[in-house]
Amino acid sequence: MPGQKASEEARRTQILKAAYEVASRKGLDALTVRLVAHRAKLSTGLVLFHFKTKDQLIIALLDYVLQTTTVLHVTEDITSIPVPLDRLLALLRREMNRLASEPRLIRLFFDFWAKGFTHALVRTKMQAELDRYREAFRPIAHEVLRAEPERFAGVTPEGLSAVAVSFIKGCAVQSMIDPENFDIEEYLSATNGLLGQLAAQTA
Amino acid sequence: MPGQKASEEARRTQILKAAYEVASRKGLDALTVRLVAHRAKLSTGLVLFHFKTKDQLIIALLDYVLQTTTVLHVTEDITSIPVPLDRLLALLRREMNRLASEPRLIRLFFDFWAKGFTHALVRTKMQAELDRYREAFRPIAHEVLRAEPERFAGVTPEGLSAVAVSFIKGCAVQSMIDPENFDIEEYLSATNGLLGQLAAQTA
DNA sequence: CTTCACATTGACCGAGCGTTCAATGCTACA
DNA sequence: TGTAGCATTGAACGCTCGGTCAATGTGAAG
Repeated sequence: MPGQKASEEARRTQILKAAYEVASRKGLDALTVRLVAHRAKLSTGLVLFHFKTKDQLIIALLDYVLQTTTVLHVTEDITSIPVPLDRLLALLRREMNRLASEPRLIRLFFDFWAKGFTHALVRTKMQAELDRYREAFRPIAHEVLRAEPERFAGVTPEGLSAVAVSFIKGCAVQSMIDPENFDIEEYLSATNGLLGQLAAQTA
Repeated sequence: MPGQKASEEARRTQILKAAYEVASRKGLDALTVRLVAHRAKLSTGLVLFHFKTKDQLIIALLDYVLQTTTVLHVTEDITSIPVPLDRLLALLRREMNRLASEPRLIRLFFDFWAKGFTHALVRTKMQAELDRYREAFRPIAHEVLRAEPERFAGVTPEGLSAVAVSFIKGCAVQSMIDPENFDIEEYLSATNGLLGQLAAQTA
């Protein structure tokens, strides 16, 4: 018996949520139209009625993931930190904590990352996301360098942002494969020791 | 007509090489017994005769990849560098260059990484590899800290090694998705600016 | 040369995949 | 109430996959 109708938008988000549940738990490879339909308690045909193709469903899922969860928010409690380097470190800490606390998200993120190798559109979108993320670090990086120009001689804002992002991604990778032995505080302590020294010496 | 015979060892490496070719180009998902057999110019049955299961083939491929290519070699031209921090930076530079120059390897590496989320044995092996890799950085990290203890107050050798590995993995991730815009020299310059300052101030 | 263990082949199987589509209900509107 | 249009269903199709297996050729031992 064909079920109730629903608005286009409602159905799409319902299906996308189901797709997210499946993909973030079982992996992108295990994402099946049937599995998504079952999770959403719909028929397989309906999923492909709203997303014409499995590929389009995956792209929509990627957009959903990027828009929902991977945006860097520089909140007020961070902008209010006076010393620029402390701001950067606080931002690093929060990002690492956020990623480590959402292993399913990281997992899905890297699944898409791997898929980007084969899938051109996915690659393009991931590149854009990476650029956005790096760009979000730029202002703070710029302030850090401006506060102590002689200490960071030869370091560009772009370079510092890129290093920060690399570091975060590296931590995410590590926490993804070994979430139990991954100690955020040890990382932050080491980073703090390395970067913090620079600030301490200026004061 | 059933073809020529060959020794067990020879056949296994022949198949493994074919598997590596397929997986590193098309991705682990695209790894098919038929594709591997075709690449090795053998029948599909023979692949499963030597590796009883596709899963066992994948595990063997993982071992092959790890043993062949992901070992950290601390060569003499690096150990001969007098200043410990310079040694560490030289090692970082060489590792980043090595990874960036073998995109197919990185790709396969991260494919396995993603698979480790689902596949327990893969995860275990990747964890062990990560530990080995980190451990290889420990001696140099220890020397760096020992050379300037007051500068690196609160930083442990383990922490410094972990940070170094995270940084490398982060760069690898970045270069994987965006190999064209990835500038190793900019990274090294930024890193050098950050870490190098510490050394410069001691001298 | 004969024999025999076994490496090798490729057709075959069942399962699961993405996708299609005729049939079927819902619902807004007349 | 009737009906037109569309959301919804699930069976069906064609395909590829991992895995099996009877048949066949090979090479070493006797």
